[in-house]
Amino acid sequence: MERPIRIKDIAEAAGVSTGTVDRVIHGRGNVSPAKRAKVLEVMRALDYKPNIIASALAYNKNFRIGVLLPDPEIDPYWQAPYSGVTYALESVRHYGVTVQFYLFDLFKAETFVEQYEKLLADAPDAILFSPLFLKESKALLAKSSALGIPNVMVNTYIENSDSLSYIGPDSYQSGVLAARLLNFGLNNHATVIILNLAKGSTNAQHLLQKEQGFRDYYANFNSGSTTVVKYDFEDFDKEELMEGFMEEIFGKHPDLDGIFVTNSRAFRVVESISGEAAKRLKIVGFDLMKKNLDYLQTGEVDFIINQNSVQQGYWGIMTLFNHFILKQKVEKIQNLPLDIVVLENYSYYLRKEKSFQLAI
Amino acid sequence: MERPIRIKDIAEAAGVSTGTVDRVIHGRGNVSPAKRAKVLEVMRALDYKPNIIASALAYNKNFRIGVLLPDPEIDPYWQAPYSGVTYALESVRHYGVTVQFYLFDLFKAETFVEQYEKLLADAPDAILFSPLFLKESKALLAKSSALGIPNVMVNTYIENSDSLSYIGPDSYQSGVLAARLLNFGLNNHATVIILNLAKGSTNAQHLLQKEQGFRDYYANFNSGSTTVVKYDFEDFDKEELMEGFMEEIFGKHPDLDGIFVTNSRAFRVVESISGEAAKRLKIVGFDLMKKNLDYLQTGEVDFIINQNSVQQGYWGIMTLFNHFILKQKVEKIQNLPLDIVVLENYSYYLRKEKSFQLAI
DNA sequence: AAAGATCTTGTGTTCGCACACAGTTTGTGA
DNA sequence: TCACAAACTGTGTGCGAACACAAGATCTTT
Repeated sequence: MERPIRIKDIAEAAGVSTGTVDRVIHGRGNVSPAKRAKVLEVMRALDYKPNIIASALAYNKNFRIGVLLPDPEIDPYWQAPYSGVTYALESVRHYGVTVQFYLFDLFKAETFVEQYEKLLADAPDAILFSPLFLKESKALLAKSSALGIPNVMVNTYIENSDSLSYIGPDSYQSGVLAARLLNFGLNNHATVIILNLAKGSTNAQHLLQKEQGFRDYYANFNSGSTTVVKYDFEDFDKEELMEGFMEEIFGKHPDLDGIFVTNSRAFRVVESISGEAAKRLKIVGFDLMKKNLDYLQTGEVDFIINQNSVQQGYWGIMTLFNHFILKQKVEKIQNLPLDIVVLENYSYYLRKEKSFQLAI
Repeated sequence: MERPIRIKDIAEAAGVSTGTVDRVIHGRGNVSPAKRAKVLEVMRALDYKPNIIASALAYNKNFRIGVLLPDPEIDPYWQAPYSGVTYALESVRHYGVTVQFYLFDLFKAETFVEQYEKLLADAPDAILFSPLFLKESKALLAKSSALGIPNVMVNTYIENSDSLSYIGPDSYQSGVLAARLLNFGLNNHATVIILNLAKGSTNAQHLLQKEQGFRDYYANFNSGSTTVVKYDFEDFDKEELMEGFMEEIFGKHPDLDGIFVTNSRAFRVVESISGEAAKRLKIVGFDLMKKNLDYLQTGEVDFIINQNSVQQGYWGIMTLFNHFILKQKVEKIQNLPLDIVVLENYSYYLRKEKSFQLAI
């Protein structure tokens, strides 16, 4: 239970001053090769591990992160990543990390541009954003790259970007998993639909990947005996239109067995059809929205895949922190767990989202 | 982006010295009511939040935790909580937290006693342990209580203890979940068995709770049309005996449909029966042991419920840290998530276990 | 060999807070 | 009114590391 080794201990053991040890540790140069070697040797011999507490206190610099996300007021899904950012901030603000939010309307690409212009004008040290609009996001990536501002992406992935990291689900795999779950208890020769309830302007790439994963599951495991049809519908937020659309679906597929809703809006499907229909159908959707959980409890939704969207925000900030403050290596792709949520275990996931460890 | 408020700022604003502010913050007394009120008012007005970094550095005290767990060499399951403890330690050692391990043989109650005697003799500041032996654990609880040493329990719950916290699964609920999973794809009038592969000496209470949860699921949702039978078998580690036992089971239940293995030893079942039998049967077990995952991939095991046993160790240490160093309130019961693990999502959980956030 | 440039090294201050200690004020009793 | 205790308050030091600065050592150049 001996005391941890300090810089001072190394300095004494190596017969130099703490300043020299410091220069060796940080590679600041201006140290004679002989002393440098001696210090390194002593460091290894004593197994020196820096006290990050003291280090952080002395470091005493600011690190400003610009966060570009959809406004949670407009789409409740985005409350989750937003909360994750604020949780993370709670942990790292003592290290001088600050966050400035720039919220846009996820249904309007032009607000995305407006907000990133503001963000860039404020010249933050790093950017966390969700590339919901493909073209505009590439423009942002190019500009921030030119300005030398590093970034992390959450929720939606863009290939070949020079981002420090992507934090979010593996969309393809989430589609495979959804197919597996939907397929439980369905007989052969079933009919299932893939339902994209999204507006056209959004970056639809991850929806396509989900679809591909879903189809591939059936191709690989179910050898084509199941009919899979895809539909897109934009007016999911208009009650009557949505009901009409679902009626149309039932008309076209009287033998429908299951629905895979590719985003957090499974509850909209349940709201637009009768309770009996919902219970007969197998419905699989994403994310722990309040309404989704309500319908999980009534048995109208069968499975929810939790994409851990709170953690997107949390790990987004933490990744920047780990990289720039703690100088740790970070993974370029951080796929978050895909939790299978049913009636019997949903409460744990609700709780988990609120109990992050504070990284003091 | 203004600088955070420091004690010094409060002192200046309140017209007192930093010492007085310090006394108010820590309730050390010896402060006139007037100044005390003034300081509190200023603190609230400026929304003071202490810099825990600096606080931790200055606090500079040791906190020794005695950890009493089964030897991972004897049963591989226990590698997980053990790792969790060392991960947590990595995070909190800078705060002067140290850990001393006391490992016992989970098949021998007397080694549990030996080790806790040693532990108590070393007079740690707190204890983390797993109450695998009921009687002996109650004795330990009584002694540590008498000595005024606080404790947290992991993995197995003992009711009415004065422990600071329990961290582990809700055994009853894990049984319910297991039944739900096993019941997927099984027809009515199925036969399933509950299989306890454990030695008699161990605290079997949580196995009973799992059994109860399992039975209750069938009672509530399946209205009795499924036959549920329970078996205990102690010699699971002896190859021939185990094979003989499984043959006996098949003899008694030629129409067997599913097996619920109540602990981490589902792989022992698969190893003791033919591959075809394993694929035909639905098998549900616990924990991400290497061999369980192998059989998940071959389709011989159908579902694994992840009890997050690494996190038991992690949160065990963190709970003590939060309570005694950070002076935070902690929950008396912390039930860890019950993750449903299938082929399509197991990799995330393996990864998760290795990516704890360092709580600097 | 002297002057200057360059490289090397040690010392001292700072970060925000905890706590010891000394100093000041107020209260009490004779 | 004085002595002394008790209650209060301010100052100073240390936690371990980061970094600025100055001083010392070595090397060039003429």
